[in-house]
Amino acid sequence: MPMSMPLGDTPRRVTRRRVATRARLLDAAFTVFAAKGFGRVSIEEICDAAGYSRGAFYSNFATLDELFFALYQDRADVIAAQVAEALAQDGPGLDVPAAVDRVTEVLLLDVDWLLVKTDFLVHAARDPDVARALLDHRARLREAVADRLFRARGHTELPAVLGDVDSAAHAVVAAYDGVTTQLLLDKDVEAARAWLKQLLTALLTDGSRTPV
Amino acid sequence: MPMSMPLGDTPRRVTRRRVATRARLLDAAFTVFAAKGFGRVSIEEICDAAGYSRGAFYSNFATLDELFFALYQDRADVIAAQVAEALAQDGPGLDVPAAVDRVTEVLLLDVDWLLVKTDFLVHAARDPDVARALLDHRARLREAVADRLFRARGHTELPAVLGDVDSAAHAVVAAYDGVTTQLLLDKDVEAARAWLKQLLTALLTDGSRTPV
DNA sequence: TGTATTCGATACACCGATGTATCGAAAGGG
DNA sequence: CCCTTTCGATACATCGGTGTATCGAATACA
Repeated sequence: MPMSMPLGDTPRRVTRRRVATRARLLDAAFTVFAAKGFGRVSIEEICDAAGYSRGAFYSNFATLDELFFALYQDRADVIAAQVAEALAQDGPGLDVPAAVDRVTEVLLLDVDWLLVKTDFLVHAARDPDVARALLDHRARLREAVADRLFRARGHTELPAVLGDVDSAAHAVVAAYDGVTTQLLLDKDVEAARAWLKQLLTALLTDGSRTPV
Repeated sequence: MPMSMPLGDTPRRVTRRRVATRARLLDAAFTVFAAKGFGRVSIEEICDAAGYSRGAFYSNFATLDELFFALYQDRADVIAAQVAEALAQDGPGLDVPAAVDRVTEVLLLDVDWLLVKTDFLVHAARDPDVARALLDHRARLREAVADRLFRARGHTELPAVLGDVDSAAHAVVAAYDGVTTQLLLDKDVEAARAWLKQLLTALLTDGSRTPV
């Protein structure tokens, strides 16, 4: 059978070279997507940036969409792990300001990631399958936050307006998204961090407490 | 001089026909952008949807980007006016739940608009000039909210954590953006409205007050 | 109504990007 | 070390979209 690109079924031998090129293609894609936006990038640009020809691309992916999806999955996993780690620290009593600080550092670390993630959002908004992947990622983040808040119940009080721990976690993610939008426009990372800290503090601590 | 498309200088006569075609092109563009995303739309698709040929397009715009920009400006003005109107109602004493209800209805009315607006965000994130336009729109919304809160000072208390009226307005916009993101993924308008109301209430009323 | 001007349809030339087929080179198994 | 399998570079055919030039039709103004 002279089919030259058997992508449908897994090849029997899995080469070391293959995983390396795949990784380099994904890295290059991340850079190029961040710089120009998914909608304005050609397959060839990514291959050039990675130091390959288009043959390498078609040997590893069927379409640009497929590469984009794989790229998002990889990076989202890393972020989720980082957030979980940032929340795992200190004991059962939740030190809200400290935890907020750590999470904020992780979430607003890399503007390029926010750019790519927003491209992916736009993409997902028109494709239910892709949307599912993004919703999964958000759910993972939310659960990490909710778990942490749940462990802290009894030690630290939440404002009553938010209701349960789950709503509070939802609110944290929403605040993150809101600050992200502003950051993408003014590119002021430090301002965004300060602002996200303030927002999260306002959401997670009782309003009757005085700030600062 | 046989230049056939004098777009640089304003034509001496301004035809009625021209404004009609321009409007129809913008309307069609809105529909097509919402359905497929800015990055996946060709000039020809828009002309087809509007019932024109590409000649009409090039007679009115120089590039797709230019049309997109004009489209955003038009619609953003409408939204800003609607929000201002929703906030203008009832007297100096601010009825937070009622105002929140009205604003929420306006802001989360049209999912297509949210889709296009997010496309525009992604676009603006890579072009400072475009970003300025979007920041202007956001500033207009913020000011409308801040004005309203300012008029209500003394009558209604804000939670201390948010600080001044301006921070509170900032928080309102951030909450809007956050809820928008979720809505684009799950397409559940009613859930988004309920959730935005809850978030805004949590942000704008003192946490010591009990809800509902 | 006549006429100068503007508007938009059509046709054409032109990339740029895509996907496939082919083949030499690299890599792993024996 | 040989030989089989896989990987990725190159070449090719093709297609869709772009931008411009041209020209008839529509429109405003006198």
